[in-house]
Amino acid sequence: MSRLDLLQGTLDLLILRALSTGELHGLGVSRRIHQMTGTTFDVKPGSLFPALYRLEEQGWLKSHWGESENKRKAKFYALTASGKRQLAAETRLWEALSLAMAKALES
Amino acid sequence: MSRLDLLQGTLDLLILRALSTGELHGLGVSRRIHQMTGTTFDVKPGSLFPALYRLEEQGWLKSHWGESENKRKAKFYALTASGKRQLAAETRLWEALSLAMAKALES
DNA sequence: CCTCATGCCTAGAATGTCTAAGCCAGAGGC
DNA sequence: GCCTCTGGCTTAGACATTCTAGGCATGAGG
Repeated sequence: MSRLDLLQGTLDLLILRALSTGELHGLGVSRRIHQMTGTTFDVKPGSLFPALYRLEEQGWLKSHWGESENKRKAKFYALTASGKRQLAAETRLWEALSLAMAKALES
Repeated sequence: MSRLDLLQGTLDLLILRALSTGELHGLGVSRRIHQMTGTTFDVKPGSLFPALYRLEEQGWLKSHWGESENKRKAKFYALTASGKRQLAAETRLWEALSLAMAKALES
């Protein structure tokens, strides 16, 4: 009934981008997306974690267990080489789509 | 398996925008979207018509039967007053979302 | 006539995100 | 030492939106 919180298809891109400056654990990715987008987007755990698994299975992320700032067990994710390529590709795609939208909306 | 042709949530906006310069029949809306977006988006009938019904039920469009340029029976759609408001609202929303994405992607 | 393009319609599948719930472990109050 | 709170992760199921893939009817053109 109500509108989606973010545009479908952009979650992968946001996650890859969030990790492009260094590894983060799951909730850290979520916080970074929230911050990167000027608090516009708020990705919930139920959306985030399945997406992380998906991206890892695709070979775009690698993970290892470690310890968070608060001494909690946490799973850290980082981009792989192929993940970096994917980030570049999805960025280009986003730019093409948003350019097309901009054309449609101009004056 | 493959990526969606357009970003989910943008179809309504595109349809409203296509009709903002005057009434069009169903397939005419599709062609205009294709043209407006620099041939980037191609909305198929199976996506388009259900969306038109939805928008009409919401009260954003009104329709009447008429004749196309080719003397075919065709259903023409036009924006209502509330449809124009909706177009403005969705446009603002899109701008907020794409601005947030731009922030996330910048440098 | 016969074929093709136009214009509309519909059912069902696929996709991606959200809601909502729950588990476990460490921190901090008392 | 308990009890609660928070951080971090996990999962199942619902939901909205678009796509795929058909189909029907009618007019134009050979």
